[in-house]
Amino acid sequence: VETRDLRSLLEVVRTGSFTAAASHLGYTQSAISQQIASLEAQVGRPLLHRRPVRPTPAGQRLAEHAARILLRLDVAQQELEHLGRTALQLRVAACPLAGPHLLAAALRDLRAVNPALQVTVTALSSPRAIEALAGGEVDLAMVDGVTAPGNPLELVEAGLMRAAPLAEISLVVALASGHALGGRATLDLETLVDAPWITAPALAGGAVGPDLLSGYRPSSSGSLRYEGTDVMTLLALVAAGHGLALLPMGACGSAPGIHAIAVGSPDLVHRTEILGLSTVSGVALQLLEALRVRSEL
Amino acid sequence: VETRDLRSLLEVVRTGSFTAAASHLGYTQSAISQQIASLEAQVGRPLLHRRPVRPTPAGQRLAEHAARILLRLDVAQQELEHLGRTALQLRVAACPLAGPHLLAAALRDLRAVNPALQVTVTALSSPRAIEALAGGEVDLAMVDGVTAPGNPLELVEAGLMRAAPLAEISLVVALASGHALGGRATLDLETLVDAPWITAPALAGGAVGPDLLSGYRPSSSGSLRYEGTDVMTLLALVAAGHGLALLPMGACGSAPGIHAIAVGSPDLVHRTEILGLSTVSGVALQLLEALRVRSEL
DNA sequence: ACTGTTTACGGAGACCGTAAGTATC
DNA sequence: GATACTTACGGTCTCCGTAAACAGT
Repeated sequence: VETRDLRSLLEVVRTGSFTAAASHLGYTQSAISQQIASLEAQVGRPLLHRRPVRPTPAGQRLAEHAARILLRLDVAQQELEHLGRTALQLRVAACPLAGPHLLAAALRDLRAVNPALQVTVTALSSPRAIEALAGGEVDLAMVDGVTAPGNPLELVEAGLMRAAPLAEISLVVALASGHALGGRATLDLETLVDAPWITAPALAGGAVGPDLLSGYRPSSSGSLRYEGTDVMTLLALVAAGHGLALLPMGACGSAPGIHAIAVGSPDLVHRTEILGLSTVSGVALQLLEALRVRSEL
Repeated sequence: VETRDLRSLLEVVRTGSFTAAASHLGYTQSAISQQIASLEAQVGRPLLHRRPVRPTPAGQRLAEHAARILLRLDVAQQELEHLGRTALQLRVAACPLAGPHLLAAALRDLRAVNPALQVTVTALSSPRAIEALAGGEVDLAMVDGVTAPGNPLELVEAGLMRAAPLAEISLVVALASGHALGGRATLDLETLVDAPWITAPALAGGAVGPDLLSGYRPSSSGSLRYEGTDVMTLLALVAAGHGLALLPMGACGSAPGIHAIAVGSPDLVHRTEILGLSTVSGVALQLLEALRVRSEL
């Protein structure tokens, strides 16, 4: 089994089409067809249903492994490319909820020392930030998610990248002021499973463990999905009564029409981590250190 | 970059020889040479020093990634092979410190229900148990290691295998009775960094995180290394005054000449987990459940 | 001089593209 | 009948083995 075949399988599963996968990868659809056929011969069972193109259970599982394998391969190649290089440029991916003040302060320190440094900050959701890191588009990525206190995010495989915790902030439920639940001092998420949540996968949704996700972020009826990355927009949706949102304390600020209530149980926090390639060097390393010093975690 | 090249690189790094790697993989050494040359051309830098054959920093890093990639590939293939198969046979790998009474009791339940079941138990160190699982030699693996309470072992990549915690047992330092430290009620590992530890990598050594490993299990002067898997032998070495050993409470039993002292700080435990392929089925699943019920974790 | 890696070269085979075939909507 | 995947077939190029050259020990 070679990586080329895995890449093709993954692309077919993602797009649901041999033709689309072929054009994305620069092959003809005939080549893709042959590669999939070869893979199926090697593992001795069908991997895809045709017409429509959907993965079989075996195909789904293999595609999941393939995604991890190819991600690691990309990371390995990025690491080798940047090995021992001293950067004059720093590209950071940050998700909107990932403690912007922390990043801003650390960057200020860094630019004071090294004024010539070219800095680029990009707003990306956590999953996309990891892909950007693996693709060499950024040097560092700030990622966030919800976990139990003290537990790392379940975002990347152990050892794939270097991760350092930056902050843990307790959670609040944001709801429209005047909401029936507005009087409570704390709220338990268990009682809100069937509430009309606004799911915002680009805002910390990607890092929630599958068990948490299924328990506390149901895609149940009546829920609204916000795919943007702007917190203000999300708050406006909440204020307008479209539903509840789970946010780190402080993200609501003094937004109008919003009331924030602390989460009582379960004991979860919004955690921010910074990720870099394991061979991170130069300026990226300095920023990592600066953030680590500030974070006190 | 294809998996064939990665496999060759890894084997060359492991054996330190093109010739040996070739014979292990069923190639001629010429083929290996060409594959390595191709890889070096692709990444644009040398991966190996020749004569003697040792990895460059880049080669070392790539080999580490390759090991993970190939392990995952093996696991994926095993999963597909066993998908939907109901086993009449159960092969379990267990490390000596991984709660043998738990396994024994669970197996007794299982054989009571299914007397025809063919059971094989193999004693393997945790890293070898994982390889055996990936190679299809066993269906389940009990693994152990030292972590902070409540934290999973850092043995495998997230999502590679299904892991369930079985037990967490506090640690003791085993020393020869009559040892100068024998009077203490508890011991702090920080004060014992330079003590003559007996390192036993096959007995829970593999699962200790690198940071713990470097802090509390130094390969400093005077230390002794036991590569076997038999606890009694290790205890005999301790009793004979060859050094200290870090063990889960209870492993010493009433061994003669041994005195066990609880570890005061840091707050670490000996943790046992059970691993299976993510698609584990049939009898293996039953045993998993039986163990999970008993473990109360 | 011997052991072990690199280079040269040739053949077998993998792999992809073109194009025709086939099944499903 | 159109769209989308499969199969057939041929050319190219990769890849490995044999064998000779080469470099350390």
